[in-house]
Amino acid sequence: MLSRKTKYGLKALSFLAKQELNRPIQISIISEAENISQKFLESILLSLRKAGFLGSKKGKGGGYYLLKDTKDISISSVYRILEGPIAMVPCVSLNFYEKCHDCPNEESCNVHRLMVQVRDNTLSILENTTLEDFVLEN
Amino acid sequence: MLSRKTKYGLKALSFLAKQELNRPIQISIISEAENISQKFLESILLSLRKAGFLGSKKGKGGGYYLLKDTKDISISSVYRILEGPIAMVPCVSLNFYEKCHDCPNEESCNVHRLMVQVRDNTLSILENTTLEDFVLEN
DNA sequence: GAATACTCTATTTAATCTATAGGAATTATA
DNA sequence: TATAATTCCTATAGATTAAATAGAGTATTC
Repeated sequence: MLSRKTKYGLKALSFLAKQELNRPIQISIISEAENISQKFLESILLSLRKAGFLGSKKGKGGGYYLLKDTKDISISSVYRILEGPIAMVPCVSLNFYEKCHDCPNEESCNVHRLMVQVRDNTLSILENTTLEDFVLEN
Repeated sequence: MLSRKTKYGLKALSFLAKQELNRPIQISIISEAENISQKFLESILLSLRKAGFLGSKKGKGGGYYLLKDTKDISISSVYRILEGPIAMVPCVSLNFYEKCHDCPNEESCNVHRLMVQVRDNTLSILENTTLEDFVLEN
């Protein structure tokens, strides 16, 4: 299940991507437009800024804006920042690998094998979808 | 992320599927072989029995056994019993649909559209993999 | 009737997600 | 320079869920 954090983050990025001009947009504007708790959104945007997706400007007239071209932001990279691993099992994760405590041998684990398949499929979608594709109507 | 419950459930089914004879296997045997807490596994097997995948026999020589042919158990059906929705967002779920509180219009939601894609891909894997495929070596 | 093994309900524990609070730091502008 | 606006940061509360455990109950075999 996708956490609200990730969902809200994607919606916020989407909102910024749809702006005509890439000027700072205030958190309050986004939170109202997308029905997201403002305080919660604050922390999400902060993460996205620290991860290098967003820039920010403080003070009056401040807000958040995209730092990269929408073509250069893949959904998978956002997902990993906000949600964590894309794989359904840690032992299958490329970026957040962890050994299973119950599984002596990954090679021979049926769950492992199936989840590699699922990961590859999901990954190919999330990696090949950019923020540009994401905000396309229709 | 896959819960341990589902992972353990799949491993247990897998273990039963690998038996030469379809005779009752005790919980303790499975829990030891697969390194699963016995009490936890108890409740998982109970769910699988109630869902019609397993039969059980009480008393000495009792245990659990498969009720269906391994060809007739899809991983998706097991997943839905133990884990719940396959979709990453409730508004995209076929079997556990729920409207999003923040989203006035699903048609125009970018997250929704993407998650439909992910669901369809994941589903095609889980639906087309049977327990028979699942336990195949290699 | 004693031992075995599943059944059922309840509870505990830990972790995580979601949201909120409040103040510090920074900037624009009047 | 004062004020208002806005992000930045840390802490924490509250709710939910996952994972595991406990223990008594029920059915079966020998």
